[in-house]
Amino acid sequence: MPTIRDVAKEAGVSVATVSRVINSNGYVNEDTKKKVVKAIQLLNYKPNAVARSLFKKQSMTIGLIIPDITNPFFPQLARAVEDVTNDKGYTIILGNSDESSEKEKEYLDIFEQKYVDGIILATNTLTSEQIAALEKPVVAVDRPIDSGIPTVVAQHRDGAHVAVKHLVGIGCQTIAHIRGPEHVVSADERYKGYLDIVQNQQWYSEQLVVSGNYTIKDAYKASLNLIKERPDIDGIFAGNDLMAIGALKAARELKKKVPEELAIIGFDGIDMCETTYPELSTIVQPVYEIGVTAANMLIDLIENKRVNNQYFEYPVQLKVRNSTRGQTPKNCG
Amino acid sequence: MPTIRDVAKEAGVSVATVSRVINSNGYVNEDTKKKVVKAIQLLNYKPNAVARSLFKKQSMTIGLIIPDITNPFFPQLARAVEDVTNDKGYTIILGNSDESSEKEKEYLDIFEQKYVDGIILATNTLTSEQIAALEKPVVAVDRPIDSGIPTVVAQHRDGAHVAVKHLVGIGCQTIAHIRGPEHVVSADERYKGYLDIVQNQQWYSEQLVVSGNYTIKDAYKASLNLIKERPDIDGIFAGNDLMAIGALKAARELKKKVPEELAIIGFDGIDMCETTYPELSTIVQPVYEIGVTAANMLIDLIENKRVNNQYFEYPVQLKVRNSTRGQTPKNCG
DNA sequence: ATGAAAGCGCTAACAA
DNA sequence: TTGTTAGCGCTTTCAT
Repeated sequence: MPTIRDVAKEAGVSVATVSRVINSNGYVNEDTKKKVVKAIQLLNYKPNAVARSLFKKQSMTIGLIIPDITNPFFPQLARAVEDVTNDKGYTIILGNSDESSEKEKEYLDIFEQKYVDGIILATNTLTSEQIAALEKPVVAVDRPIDSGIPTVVAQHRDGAHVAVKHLVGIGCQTIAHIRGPEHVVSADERYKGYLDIVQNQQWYSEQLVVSGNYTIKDAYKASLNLIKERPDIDGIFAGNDLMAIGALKAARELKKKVPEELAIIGFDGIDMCETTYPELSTIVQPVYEIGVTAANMLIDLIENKRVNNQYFEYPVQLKVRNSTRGQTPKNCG
Repeated sequence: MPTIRDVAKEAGVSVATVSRVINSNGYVNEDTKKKVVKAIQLLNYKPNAVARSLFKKQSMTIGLIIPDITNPFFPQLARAVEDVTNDKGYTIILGNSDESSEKEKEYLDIFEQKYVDGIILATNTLTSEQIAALEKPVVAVDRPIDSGIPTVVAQHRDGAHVAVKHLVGIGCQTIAHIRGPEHVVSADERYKGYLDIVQNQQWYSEQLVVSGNYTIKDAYKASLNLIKERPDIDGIFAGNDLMAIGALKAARELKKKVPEELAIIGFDGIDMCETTYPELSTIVQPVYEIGVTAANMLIDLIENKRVNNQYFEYPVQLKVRNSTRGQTPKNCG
């Protein structure tokens, strides 16, 4: 790989001049500029990003930490982040944390050492002190960390209200909740939202809430028990779509008709909802938009632009499909 | 952030000595070592990876280019790559190419400029010359590029044989194929595998092959037409699972019973197969393993270890589910 | 308008 | 065993 010196020699100018033209920076005569450009093309010169980073203390890369790219919610988010940052010349380093604060810390260290310019974080385990110590822009997505940190999330709690009210609206009398992992903010919020609506109903009991760990499998098992123990349940609000799918599976196995005997609704709006049978009603989060907003905000922060609003809470949307309504002859979905 | 000089000063030694202890490199007295370690801890010093990269011409990062992380096949792959590389101290830069050679080239340039140590590529559009020009280890996954390039793939063609034979085996008389995009090697191979089995059958006609672009939507539309025009079709081999899901949808809409009147089988083995109704039979690729193997190979290449076998072709596995067999009373799936 | 040179933080000869 | 120093490739003052 040719260096800036090679280009300078080839063009018969100094490295400073070459630097000026590649950065469109400072005065440089039209003719010399042409010479330099020609030399650059001749040698197929590309500036060394590492050397540049060392000097500038920035790398044009942003770090993205998510729990697990394998969880269907996150690829969309990652894609959004990549799309907008890439557009502005940034490149992204991806880290799966598995919700482990160890791993997260490791990544943060690496990000620091690599002069990453900013970080997007979907996590709970980090404290705001740790984040402040980074001295870099950070935006939290999906799960708020601390009011001091720029954040983009969905209205988890409100979404839960909508979901549960929808179940009530279609006539459910006993509504259970399969909740996500403890201490995961989104799961807690959705659970609270459920409680807001049901806890004063006389049919409500703590027995109606089980844990599904945000996974199909755990939710499947939990649902099996739940439905057996409380055959009167006629509605389930699952904390995410994967768990709703697990519940669907359990219902099928126990010959509970969905939605006639048991209505099920999820949360997130992942693609799988449209491929289950019956198709799954859900509360759709604007994942891609969340990612876009977070990425844009981060870049503004990095580039020291004014960021008026540092907290975005996106409304969610009820999407009714067949898991919460009778089959209509045509136009299903 | 403290630098190596700060540590040296704090410990009362030279930067070289500090360098020696952080790299466990060269002789250093136990006592001085202790002093240095202490200073490092005191200052919470972390070596600057950028400066190090500049000198060493390597960055401990590897580039991963895939078509689209949003396609459910790739998160698994990405996860595998991340898991093994991260374990060895590497970090990954993710790029979505959307099958565009433009974008791919941009990423390669960036990778070059950032001293990325090696690259894993799932692509078709790049030529082996472009890759050779990189002068870095590259391994191709999912889609072979050129026999000169280290490669890890699944047995696409063989898998297609298995799929089609399975359909024949359960009694299908007229088997259609929904193929993936032209010029995408995996799609071409699977198509060829289909042809291998059926082209000498008297019922075979080119009409039985339609394009589904590896997406649910396109496959859904294509299937709608296909089934209407050729109601005699009783088996569909889809080039991937997403397209099989599209076909499933079309079948349901046209009131074709799956599998009784129409058996459907996909390819890949993505999670969604288990959440459709009926559950989808498929040819399972060992995606995660493919990623692991590719990543290990890449690292060996980077570290100049001997790599005996540079071409891995993973066998695939028929997974029979209800989309190609009658419902059995219990133990379905 | 252009060039010389210092320095970003680190590593590795080479000296001592 | 330890220190001095050149240099990785670039940017940016400061001269000219």
